[in-house]
Amino acid sequence: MKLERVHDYAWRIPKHGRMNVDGIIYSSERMLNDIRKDESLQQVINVASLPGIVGASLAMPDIHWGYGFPIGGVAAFDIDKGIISPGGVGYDINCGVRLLRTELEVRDIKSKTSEVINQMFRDIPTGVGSHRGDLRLNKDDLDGVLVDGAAWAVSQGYGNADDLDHIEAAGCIQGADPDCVSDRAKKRGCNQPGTLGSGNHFIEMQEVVEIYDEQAANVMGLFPGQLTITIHTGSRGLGHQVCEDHIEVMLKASRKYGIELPDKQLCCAPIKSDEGKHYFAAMAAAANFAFANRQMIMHWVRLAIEKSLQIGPADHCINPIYDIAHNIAKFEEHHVGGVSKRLCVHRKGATRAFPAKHPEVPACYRAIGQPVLIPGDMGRYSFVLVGTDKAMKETFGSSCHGAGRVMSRHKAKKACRGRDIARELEEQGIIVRGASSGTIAEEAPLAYKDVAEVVDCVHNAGIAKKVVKLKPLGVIKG
DNA sequence: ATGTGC
Repeated sequence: MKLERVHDYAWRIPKHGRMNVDGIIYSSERMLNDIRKDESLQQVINVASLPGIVGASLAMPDIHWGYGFPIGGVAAFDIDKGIISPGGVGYDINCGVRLLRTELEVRDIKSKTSEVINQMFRDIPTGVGSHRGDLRLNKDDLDGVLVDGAAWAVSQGYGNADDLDHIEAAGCIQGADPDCVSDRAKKRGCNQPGTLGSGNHFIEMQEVVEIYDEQAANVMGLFPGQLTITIHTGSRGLGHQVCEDHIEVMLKASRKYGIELPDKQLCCAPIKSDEGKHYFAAMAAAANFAFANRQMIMHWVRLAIEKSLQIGPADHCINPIYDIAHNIAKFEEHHVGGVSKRLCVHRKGATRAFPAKHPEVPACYRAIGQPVLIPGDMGRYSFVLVGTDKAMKETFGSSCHGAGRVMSRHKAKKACRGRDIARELEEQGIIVRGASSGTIAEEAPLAYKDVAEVVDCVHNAGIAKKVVKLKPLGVIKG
């Protein structure tokens, strides 16, 4: 694969063959070695061939192989000439991250970490197929989740209205239509709001260990030694079913509209076609389910901390900093060739990173830019960054989303055979509770790139700016 | 990621 150096942290695959635009990969030279190990660069090329793609087919340093589109990719499409594709969003629609700040200092609560983790593990269902035994939403309530997202959860007493000001799009994507979500998807979702799921999804207690940007940290209410909590999960079985249902529709639609696909997994439809509109309406509904899910999980996190540390009321001293999707397609205004255009931006394993002063950044962060939340693996670090003007100009206001795998789940499990990863982490002062020991092995730190290296790439490229580093204390895994 | 696999 021939890559032209743009600068130390960006590389170009020049437009050739059926590509409509260049491919641009944001990465250090060293990280390209990992990226070259799978087929993800070919996927960047494949995406560049899709009709109506604008600017470039973009990839972040945490890129790896995914369904059709690479994970860690960004692709923006012209509203009139472009397409929308379920593969450009992924199976876990609105997989995303919510960061909570507390008023607690880690040195005061460190000895109680396992009590807090155990309480959260009891109160929040975790693992494949997990559901809430105490909650089965009827049709009207589930429609409320799908249309109103986090606001529905608040209306039911899960958190308060202030929380909504600290969520991307206030926790509700406009244009969601429950009629575009199949009964099967609804059935899978009706008892899953407020559950964590499996894989790399987690809830983590963390300590603020390093501050890079004092002004931005102050605005976010972050200080050294502080306890923070990260919730990383998505739309569970409902979102998965929405993706599956619409891939089937899109396979037919691609043929119907005569779209030539280098890979069937890129199946898609014109944005303005019925199939395209229906997918967006269903995807938005699943995204709203995920916003409600994280809002409800936060509610039970607040209660678990209140109970285990005997503080309270928890909604006064534990509050969301921000909640952001990293698997989603959105309609956004961007400058293309000096003209403002409305585009459909697919971010799959990529985080929105809008700059200071942007109207879609909540008022409380307008001076510093939108918080960009980057979870790492459970043994190392997570990061908070802010979006930049450069991201707006170069990447449709996007940045990376996490560490990115270097090893398949299967390979990680094999590499961990004979080892007790939970115990090893405990020896490093990190308490781990998981629904299955298999998942803990699959999620072992060795299976991931070093998130610090990923974050340095986007920071040095200027498409996000480092604010703080967080170190894990305790984690719940699926 | 996922009532994990045809």
